[in-house]
This record gives sequence, structure tokens and C-alpha cells, in this order.
Amino acid sequence: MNTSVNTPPQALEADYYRVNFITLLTFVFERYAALLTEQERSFYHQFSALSVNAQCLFTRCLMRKGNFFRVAKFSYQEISEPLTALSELTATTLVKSATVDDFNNIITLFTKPELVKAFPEHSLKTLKRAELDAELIRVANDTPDLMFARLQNLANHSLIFVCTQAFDTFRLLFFGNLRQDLTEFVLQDMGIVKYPKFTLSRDKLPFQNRETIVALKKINELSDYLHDHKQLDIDELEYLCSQLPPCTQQSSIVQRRLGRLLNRLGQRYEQQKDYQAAIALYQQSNELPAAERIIRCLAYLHQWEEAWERLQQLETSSSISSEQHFVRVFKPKLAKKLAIPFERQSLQIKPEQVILITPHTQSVERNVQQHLSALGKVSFWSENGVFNSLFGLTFWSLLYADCEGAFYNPFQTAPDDIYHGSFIAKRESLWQELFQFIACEKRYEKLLRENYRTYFGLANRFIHWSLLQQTVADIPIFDGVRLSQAEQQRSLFEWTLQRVPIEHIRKIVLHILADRKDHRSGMPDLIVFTDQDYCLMEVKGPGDRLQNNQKVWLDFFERNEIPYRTLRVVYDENN
DNA sequence: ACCACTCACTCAGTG
DNA sequence: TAAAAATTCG
DNA sequence: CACTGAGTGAGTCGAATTTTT
Ligand SMILES: [Mn+2]
Ligand SMILES: [Mn+2]
Repeated sequence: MNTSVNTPPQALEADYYRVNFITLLTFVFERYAALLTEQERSFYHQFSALSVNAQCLFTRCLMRKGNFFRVAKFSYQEISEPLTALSELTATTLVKSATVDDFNNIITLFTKPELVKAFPEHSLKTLKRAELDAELIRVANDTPDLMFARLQNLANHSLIFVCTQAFDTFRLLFFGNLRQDLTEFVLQDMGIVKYPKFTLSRDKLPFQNRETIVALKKINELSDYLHDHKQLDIDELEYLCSQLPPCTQQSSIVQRRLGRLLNRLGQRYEQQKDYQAAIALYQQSNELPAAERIIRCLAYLHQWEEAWERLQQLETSSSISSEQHFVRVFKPKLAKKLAIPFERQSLQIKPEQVILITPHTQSVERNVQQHLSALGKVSFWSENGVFNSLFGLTFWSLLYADCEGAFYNPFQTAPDDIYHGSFIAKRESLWQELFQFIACEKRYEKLLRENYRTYFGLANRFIHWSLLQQTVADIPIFDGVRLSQAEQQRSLFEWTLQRVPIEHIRKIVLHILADRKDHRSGMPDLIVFTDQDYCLMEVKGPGDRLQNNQKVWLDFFERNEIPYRTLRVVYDENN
């Protein structure tokens, strides 16, 4: 795969991460001092008062995974005396020496051989690591202090606990989320990720009150918990729900993330067959597919009238493709239960084409690509990548418009309001201008090429540069195809512009624009190029079926005369 | 039911 | 959002 | 004594994860 999206690494200062950390802290403190707790302000001030050495050590801890560390094991060139720096840290409230209560967490800081040697009186040698941990925890019930002391000794009394709560708040305020961390800085410093120029909003800050911060941190905590615990019974779910932040008149970001969390909790209740509880959660959610799930739950509960009522309401109120599709599918089922007459309005989608090919170890999609190449057809496995990329290239000027509430930190890959209903309205004049501009096919094609060249490699949520840049030479399958030199080196981007009518591209990206969230996925697996034509091809292996969002896209292709087909692969067992 | 492997080496037991 | 080095287990 | 099989310990490997820049 081509890697020319990147540039060679730059040299960094020895304490680059400390500098970045201070940048982050200062950024937040300057803007949000009023929203911080006393503890968080003290976090900032205590850190600022540390020696450079101690600042480095503390930052190193925060960059690592977990809350517990064994500083004696750290070996950093730029930290001259880690244990001295550590004593400086333990004198503050930033870091606490580990206590016997932390025993369970501490043992992971030692390797298996170390533990075996440290506790020769217990035969640990033959145990697997997980069993070893469990066994140690078990025997530590009898003599916890002694065993903890032995580990703390072994580690030169450098076992510490670092509470990340305060830093989490700073991260949240800086990034607007808790997914991103200090690595964003270094990736940018090294030139591995480059961002387009955009101006940060300064007047209106995204966080206006403490409640928003508390709510988001709690939502994040519960989400993580759900992620790590796949099996939860109803009591546990109830306990989680009792911790949910109130959803009264919250900021839009809380609304969205709380909605997603409510949906996940609702799904767990559905798995436990507690549909009443699930409905109660979905009703508080404004995120897809809450409305659909409520109706499905009502159906599970045999509350047909209520379900019918809500379905009809959804049919008239929602213009979202996936919800309309749900109505189309579910309405006949409910109507039948209620003995209401209805006319079925099914989608007009071309039937599957069946193909028999010899099985390989590769994926079905690659198999089909190989098959196509034998027929002299060039194809790329692009899924949503190509058209989302063309979306980004088309609407680049909207995405990076200088607009209040769009960009809050230097590491965003899309404006913050990209999924808001008001996204276009807020950029109305630019939008009108651009719409006029791309009305002309020549101009539009030129714009796409220009933006591709000008912005190539800049981080953007919709644009997958490395995919656009791919050539058949990057895909091992095409060794047998006879292609001209030019075709061999032609990028997917070029193939697309040369084969796909600009009118088709425009229709598709406008459709994505109409609902950036709902229409970003479900596009076919392959884009196939023939002499003059192209075709979008969804591949289905044995047992695979068209998903709803795929059907919606195929329906769109049908109505807009965009060439597509669904290929059903049957493996030839004789080979 | 168990689970990295190889390699060189020791050592007790056997004929 | 990349790539390589280091660590760890088995 | 020659041979065997069990056990040991060191070193290494691959895969997965974590850390670094
Ligand atoms: Mn697919
Ligand atoms: Mn498929």
C-alpha cells in the first residue's frame, strides 16, 4: 500500500510530551477556569509548580495505560532521577503511594517470573498468568500486608496510584471527547497527521456549565462499562440506569451521547426480554434507531394498537431514510395483526445475480475481484470510501467554512456541527454559491480535481486518501490482467472521474449531504470499471443478505439510474 | 485434558 | 490518524 | 557401562499488546 500520504518524521525535543501537556492544560485553564472544581484547579497549579523532571515523570504516567505504575521500571533518558522526581510527586496530591488495598492492581506490574520468585512458598510456576493472578489474590486474603510489602520492596517503593479524573476533565474540555489523548500532538508534530487550516471558535465555548462536564464523564464511564461487560443481568442494568445523568434541556452533545448510551442500554434490556424497561429508555433517546426499537418492543409485547399508532406517527413525521424503510417493512406486519387492509409498497431492486466460483482462502469480495479481473475488468473494493471521499472533496468549502461552533480544537477531522440539522442553514450563502457552481459538470469536475490535488493527505473524516490513491498495482489480484501502463498507474480517483458520469457523482454526494449520518454507509462493496462504463457491485457470500442500509442505497441507485447489481456467490465445491 | 518451542544437560534407574 | 521498538506470555 | 526417560533451565520464537516517537 502506498504511504506517500505521509512525510518523514521530524526531530522532537526530548520533553516534547511535557510541552504538549502544558499546551493542553493551559488551553483549558485559560478558557474554562470557571467551570473547574477546586481539585482540578489544584491539579493545574500543583503540576505547574513541579520541577521539569517531575513534570516529565507525571506526564509519562498519564500517557500510559492504567492508574498504577512501577516507577523503578521506568527508564527515560530525559528523566535523570526518576525516584527523586517521584518523591517530589508523592509530596503532592497528584500521586499517591500504593497501599495494601491496591494489591490486586499492583500484581499486574510484575512479570510472571518475578512473581514466581517473590512468592516461592506458593507453587505458581505451572499456572498461566490469569490463574497466577487469581491465585495470588486468593492467598493474599490471609497475609495481605506481608505480600504487599514484599512487592513494594521489590519495586524500590516506587509503586504508585495516579488518579486520572482531573486530567480526564482537561482532556474532555480540550478535545470535546475522551477518545483523544496526547498522542494527537505528537502525530501532528511528526507530520504523520496534517490538518487543514481552520479557525477555532473563541466566542462561544462548547462547554457552558459544569453539569455538561459531569454528564459527559458519567456517560463515558457507563459506556466503557457496557463495553467491557457483555453479560449483564437486569439488576446490574438497573443499577447502571440509576446513574444516568438527567436528560433535561441538555446541550446537544449530551443529548447525542446520552441518546446513544440509552439505546445501548435499551438493547441490553431487550436481550433480557424486558421490553417495558427498554421502551422507557428508548423514549428518552433522540438517536436512531430509538423510535424503531420502541415500535418493535411494543410488538414483542403484543401491544399492536399502540405500535400501529406510533408507526403511523413515524411515517408522517420522519424523513430519515432508515426510518422510512423500517416503516415500509414493518407496516404490513402490523397491519396483518390488526386486520387492517394495506397496499404493500416494496422496493424496486434488481434481483441477485448468481455466480459460481472456485473457493479461495481470501474474502468473498477479493474472490469476485479476481473473477472479474479474469474477464478483464478492473475493480476496487471501496465500500463507502469512494463516495464519502467525493463528498468531502465536493463540500470541502462547507466543511471548513469559518463558522461559529464548527471547530473547538486543532485536532478535529470535521466541524463539530456536521451532524446537526442546521449544518447547511448555518452556511447558507456558501451552500448556495457552491450549489450553483457544481451545477456545471465541467466546473464541478475541475473542482474535484483541484481539491484532490490541493488538499491531498490532510486529515478529513470523510476522505480516505490512501483509498483514492490506490492503483491496480496495489492490489495483488490483478497480476493476470492485461492493462496499459497508464491504466496500471491510474488511481481509483482517476478511474472514477473517467468512468462515472459527473451527474451520478453529484446525485450521490448530494444524497449524502442530505443526511450525513444516515447516508454515510451501506454503499456497495466494489466499484467495477469496464471499457466505458462502471458498475457498483454488492457481493454476497453464502448466508449473507442485503442489509437495510444497503437496500436503501440500491433503491436510490434504481431511482437515479445509477448502474448497480447484487452478486450472489456460490462456491464450486468440486474444486 | 492439555497447550510455545528447542536444545543441552543432569540424574536416577535399568539391564 | 503511522510505524517501529519494546515488552510480555506461552 | 550403555542406555533410557524424566526433569531442569536457558535461550529463542511468534503473536499480541503496549509504548514510543
Ligand atoms: Mn461489505
Ligand atoms: Mn457484501
